[in-house]
Amino acid sequence: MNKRVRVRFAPSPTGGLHLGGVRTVLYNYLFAKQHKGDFIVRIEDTDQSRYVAGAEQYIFNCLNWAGLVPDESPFNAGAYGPYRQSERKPIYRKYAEQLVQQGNAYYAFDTPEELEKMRNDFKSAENPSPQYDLDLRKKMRNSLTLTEEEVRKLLSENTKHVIRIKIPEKETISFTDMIRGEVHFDTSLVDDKVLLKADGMPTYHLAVVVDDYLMKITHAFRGEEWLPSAPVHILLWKYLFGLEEMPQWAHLPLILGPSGKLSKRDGATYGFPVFAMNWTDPTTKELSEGFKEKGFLPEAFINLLALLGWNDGTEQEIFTLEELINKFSIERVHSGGAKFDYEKAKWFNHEWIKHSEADRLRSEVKTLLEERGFSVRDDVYLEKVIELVKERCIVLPDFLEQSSFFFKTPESWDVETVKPKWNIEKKIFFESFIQQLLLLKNWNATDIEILFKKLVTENKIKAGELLFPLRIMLVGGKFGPPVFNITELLGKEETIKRIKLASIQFDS
RNA sequence: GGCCCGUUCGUCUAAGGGUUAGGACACCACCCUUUCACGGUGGUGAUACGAGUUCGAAUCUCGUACGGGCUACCA
Repeated sequence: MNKRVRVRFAPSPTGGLHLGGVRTVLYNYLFAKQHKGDFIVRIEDTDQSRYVAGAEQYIFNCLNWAGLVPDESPFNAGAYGPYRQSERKPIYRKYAEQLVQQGNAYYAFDTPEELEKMRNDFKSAENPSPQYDLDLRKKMRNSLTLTEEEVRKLLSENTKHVIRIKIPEKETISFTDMIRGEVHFDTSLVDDKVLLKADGMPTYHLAVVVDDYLMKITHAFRGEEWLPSAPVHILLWKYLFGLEEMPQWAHLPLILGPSGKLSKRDGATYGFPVFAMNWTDPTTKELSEGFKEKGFLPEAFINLLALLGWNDGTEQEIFTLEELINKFSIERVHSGGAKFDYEKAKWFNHEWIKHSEADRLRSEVKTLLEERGFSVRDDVYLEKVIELVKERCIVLPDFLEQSSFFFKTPESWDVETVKPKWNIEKKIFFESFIQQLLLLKNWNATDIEILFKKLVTENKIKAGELLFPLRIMLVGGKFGPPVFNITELLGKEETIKRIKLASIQFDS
């Protein structure tokens, strides 16, 4: 049997796209591409009360930034669409009713209040959260306890009701997880999950099974938090479509924060991004900065995420998307959760910046500079600057501090550092240095340095005493790449101009 | 509480019965560098605990502890 690989990612437009979500997409994507299959995105908006307008587009923007574009647009119904669950409502009803007909599901007429009462009444120290299970369902109002006539009457009166799966009494459900191997569940401990809600929308449980079947999904990867509800999904496959048709499951380990499952709160508390891109909480209006806006390269973001729970068995840590597609293997994914380490994340980004060609970084850096009012006219010049400073930039905004002086003459200088040691000899030195520079034929770092060193020797002053002031003259402070490289890029005119301007400051 | 999953340096991890338990981040020291970085060399640092199987266990089995997840008409 040569099945075509189709994997799907199913984000819910109720919150931002966080680390765990992107990694799930990434593994889906890598697996699909590796097997020359399709990667599709299905949108889970079954809970209309938590639905956030615009979130779908946000998620898609994140995927686009990260380079993980689905093969079928989730917004236009293709052969297997629509992909938005709210647009598939009638489909779910049909299958839910089928389950009732087959005796695998039943109508339940309990109101939310009644359910709450039940949970309170049966709550005990040993059982803090009573389940709607094979014992309790006998005590509730549903098509199992009511007479056929009563049920018909309630239905004809349009009484609010849900459809629940009827979990079999004593059965062991087993399946093979691609990461964990055989997993077993005892049905006597699983509750009768709601499949179709009172508003006619499906729950995740029904939707995921029906959609995976109709969309011909062959492999389903999701977070480990779904493992406990896997038996419900297995049962639904068995009742509806047959186990042979069921996709292979892989439950991915969780990405942990400093304490437990990584949450939005962790980002705020510990000062690192948890979302791919900026996300504003719709209720609190609180903005969470994304990896993109923080200045991460998408290549680095993908790279660090891929390595959080997987490695290829070698000591290689830096991978391109292309390499990941070739080398990824679901069998090598860890079963244990991984704690996110922001320091290591920054290291990945630093590596990617260092190893990127200047023209790869050009437009990002240009935008950054222009946003701050620096005008960048010459792309060749900009690339030279990037090449010179990139190894000291960990995140993109670092380019601002490291390179802005290449585009604007400093307005102030670190006078305090220079002034105490500033004297007439030094003043004279720089005056003759300017004279020599004017005569210099080849304007490059090496020749300027030779000239400088020669002059230093002639004047019998220590080089260090002069190198430091020169740096501050050129950039304004104690930072930046090697001084003579700066002079080379700045050019003769600008270099001399800055030395003159700064000297005046030091004199006063 | 019940069920499920997990446990190798502080963190991410390698090692699939025999290794001085390897690498990376972080940290420390030194070298390079008359700034800051990059780079180089070295260092501190781990198999949760207890039994069992075995000539031999991080590795297989069981128990304990700890961590995490789930236990909604959320996903």
